[in-house]
Amino acid sequence: MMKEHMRVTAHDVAEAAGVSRSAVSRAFTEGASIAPEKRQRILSIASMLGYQPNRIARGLSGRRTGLVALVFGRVSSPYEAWLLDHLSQAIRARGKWPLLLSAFPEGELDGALAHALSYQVDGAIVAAGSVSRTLAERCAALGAPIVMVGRILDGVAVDAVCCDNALGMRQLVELLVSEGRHRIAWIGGKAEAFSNVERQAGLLEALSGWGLEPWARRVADYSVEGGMLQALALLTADERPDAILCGNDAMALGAISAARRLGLGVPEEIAIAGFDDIPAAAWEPYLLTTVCNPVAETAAQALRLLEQRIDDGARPHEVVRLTPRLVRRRSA
Amino acid sequence: MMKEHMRVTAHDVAEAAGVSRSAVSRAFTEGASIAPEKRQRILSIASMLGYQPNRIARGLSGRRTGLVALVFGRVSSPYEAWLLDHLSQAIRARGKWPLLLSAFPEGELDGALAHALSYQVDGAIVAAGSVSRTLAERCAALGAPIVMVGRILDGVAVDAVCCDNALGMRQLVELLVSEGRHRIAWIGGKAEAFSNVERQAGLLEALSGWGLEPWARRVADYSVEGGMLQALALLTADERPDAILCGNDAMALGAISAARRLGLGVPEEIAIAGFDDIPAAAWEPYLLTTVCNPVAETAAQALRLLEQRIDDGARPHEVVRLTPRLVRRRSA
DNA sequence: TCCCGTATTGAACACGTGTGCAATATAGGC
DNA sequence: GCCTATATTGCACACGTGTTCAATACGGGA
Repeated sequence: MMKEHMRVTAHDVAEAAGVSRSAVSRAFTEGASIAPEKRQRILSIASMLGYQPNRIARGLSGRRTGLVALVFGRVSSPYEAWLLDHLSQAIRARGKWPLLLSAFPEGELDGALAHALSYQVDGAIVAAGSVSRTLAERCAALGAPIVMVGRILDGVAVDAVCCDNALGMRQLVELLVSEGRHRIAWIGGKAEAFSNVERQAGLLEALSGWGLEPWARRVADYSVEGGMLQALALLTADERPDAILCGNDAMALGAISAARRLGLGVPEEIAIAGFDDIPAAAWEPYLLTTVCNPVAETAAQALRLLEQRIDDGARPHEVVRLTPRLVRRRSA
Repeated sequence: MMKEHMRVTAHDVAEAAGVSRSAVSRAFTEGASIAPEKRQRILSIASMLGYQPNRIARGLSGRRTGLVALVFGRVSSPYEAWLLDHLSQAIRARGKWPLLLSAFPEGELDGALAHALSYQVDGAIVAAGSVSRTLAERCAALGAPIVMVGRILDGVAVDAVCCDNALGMRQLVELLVSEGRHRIAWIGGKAEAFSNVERQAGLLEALSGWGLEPWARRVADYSVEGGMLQALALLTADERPDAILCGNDAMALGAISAARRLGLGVPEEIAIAGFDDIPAAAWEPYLLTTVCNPVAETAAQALRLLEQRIDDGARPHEVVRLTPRLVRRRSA
């Protein structure tokens, strides 16, 4: 191939500049011992030749590749896409590159992450709700810098950042109850998903604080379609709830559609609320009342934790709990 | 750090198995010359030790890293997220890994792609609508395997896959006109965006085929919010259009919201159509009539072109035009 | 038993860079 | 002008792998 023939290496630059190859390397290394004017000359000649240090080789020699693995289950759902956007932006802002791991069957995840470590990533940010405990422990044991987002594993020594799901649910329940809603139904997500576990627990606790119990409980898959189907079932039952709380916004959007399809007024006849505050929640036909999952701050904190962990692998593990904010719109 | 201390290399495996390091390398190389039973023994010892070839080192020595750069402008918008999902899935299915480049100011893109090439990616799939012609030419000249998605640059020798935007617009116009709509307004995107250029040109051509001209032309930014604002302006003007064609689905969703806000019936008083068929287009409150941009096939074709280009850098360049499919829902 | 062709093997080199160490240049103080 | 502390520099090695090439083992036919 032509490619390798045209590739310009540090050696070429050194020759052109009449210096040693080490000098070229040092010119590109922040804080290395080299005369300022010589560095300038080398840099200018390098850019003239179109030279750029080969990060692969650099990663082999030094111990840093500048790669950060982003472990996602799926990217297409609104919340994940949103989070991914912020994370990749944050990573780029720190001069690193995101290596994306996504879209594989859940079971394959463990193997995939191990595989990714063979790329010598400096660290990984895991946003997949379904990483196995075993994998997390293995990583922790391996000493690989890892930050979990939206998930906390008790007893596993891992940094994590996660919004206070229980607090969010408490705010929602308080809002609904204070408006006189007492027949509150719940549409949750998959039982294994951590966010769902915490949100459901928060819901139950908050309700019992008012001496209430869920009017009904149903399970969907965090999708719009799933939310709609379960809401249809709830709203056509003999005893209708007067409010539906959903485990995430997507299902809540589906629930609103279900109510409309049945000719029920939202929020007059049925109040509906979600969780996350994805962009679509603010769209005119929905105006969903929800709880804002602070994505930007989540990304920032995750990256901060990761960098601190990379710098000092022995520091005590930290769990950051972000405060969600109630967003009142029309649906409740 | 502990990490490097614990790292197990081919050398360790060779020692444990009582063979040369070359043998270990060959055991992990498909089709290399090695006795079958020896390979099995090495592989089993390797997995026992938790060894895995270091892809970074492998990329340095061989010429393949197994990395494919995905160049995106932004990831958060629905269509991009959707495409990204399919692309990353397709890449993973081929045993490679996606390296994500996104979320930088447009101008920085050229530098970013050049930077990414320093990771020795085997190739890149560029989905950013706004890659400069200069950059594309530079890549082509550099011989780096590149496939452009959703964009075609005349005169630049690059593989590309792109849906037939003009055909899509023709189908939409035909549908609208055949239903008696003659006052068709257009909300386009940024003038530089390739998809917008083609779609707008297709619209004008199709309209003129019926002896028509756009009732009005406005520009937004491919966002829901932008679409709503421009639609509000259109629908409150003295002479109202009887149909609004939008450059993409997101703007069309905004337009539907605008019509609702003004109490106009969709499609009775105003027909609205978009382009792409993002998931949200099928949501109940919208039921947007649109044209389906075949994302899965786009991803598959892009990867096919990339792999062929990697295998043979000299083959003639290919441009794949995918056929969009009209999706009739309620809004038109 | 000997010879030759073939399947395996191991040693050595290449890939492009960072970095420790000793050597050198430079400047400053006397 | 000389000596010493310091700033630069270049050499050589390390990083972990793929791959070429000569050497070796093996097996079969004469």
